[in-house]
Amino acid sequence: MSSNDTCPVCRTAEIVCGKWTLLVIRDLAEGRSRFCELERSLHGISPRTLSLRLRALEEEGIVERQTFPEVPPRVEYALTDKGRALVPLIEDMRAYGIQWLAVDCIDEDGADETTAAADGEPVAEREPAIAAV
Amino acid sequence: MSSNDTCPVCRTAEIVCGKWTLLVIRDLAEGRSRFCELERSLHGISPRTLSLRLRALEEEGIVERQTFPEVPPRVEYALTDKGRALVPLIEDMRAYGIQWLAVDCIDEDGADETTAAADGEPVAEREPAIAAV
DNA sequence: CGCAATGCTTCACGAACTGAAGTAAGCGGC
DNA sequence: GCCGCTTACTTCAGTTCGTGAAGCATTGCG
Repeated sequence: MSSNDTCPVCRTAEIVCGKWTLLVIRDLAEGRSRFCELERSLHGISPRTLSLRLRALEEEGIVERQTFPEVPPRVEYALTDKGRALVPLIEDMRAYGIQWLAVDCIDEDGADETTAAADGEPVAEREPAIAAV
Repeated sequence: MSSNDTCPVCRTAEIVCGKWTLLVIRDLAEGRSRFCELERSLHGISPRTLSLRLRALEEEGIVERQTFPEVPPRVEYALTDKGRALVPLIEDMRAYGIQWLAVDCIDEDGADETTAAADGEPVAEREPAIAAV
């Protein structure tokens, strides 16, 4: 598309850089599987965007969609191997967030967030894997 | 803003998910430092977007900007520690791209140094269950 | 003087994302 | 029978984001 298509970083970036994509994958990795579960977990996502993301991800072979002909209709989404292979990436992002973006619960004070962390000092040491969200 | 601000994944995602952001960081990590170098390397990026990205990244404390009062005026951008900490993430993306998006890394710009140099952990060449899409 | 180079900014346009609302299909309550 | 509830979406209008072309400011060179 826009940049070098032969570059694996670019190609991964194109998958990953949609606005909610990574978060959808994270939620799927954490066991959420249904549309409305994702919708509630990712609070703020519009159903259109979620629908678009899931469909794109399905087309990429990153998620699998399974419909159950029940009432009310049930649809479950799950990561494929190709999707699960993105989990380390997400864990890296979590580690980065913890190390360099470390704000535990407070963000809406605004203004100063950059000066706090931008001075070149990591805020926490590396925490392994799955944290409670 | 959109989702849970207490989640480190979300906060990292917000930094990383701008359309060219990761690629800008990669180029910076590979040694490119000037506006027009980046502009040419990321062919297809609009100067406005590059300018926006660089400024946002600077405000995040991820890149440092240094101006030289020469003629023509020179400006150099470089990653801070906080920015360099994102390189493993990019390497993960490269590994993912190579494993699952099955295109070899052909960076004709001589960008190959990182693949060679950043090989602290060898990219395991697993068999990607060949996605014939 | 006119042109070139660098590092932007401005502009108009189209693509992407948003929030609210609507749709379909059937179950349970009244 | 009719109403409302649920799920998994789709549609719509509106806002924000990214694009490509062009412009601006500086000043050294021919």
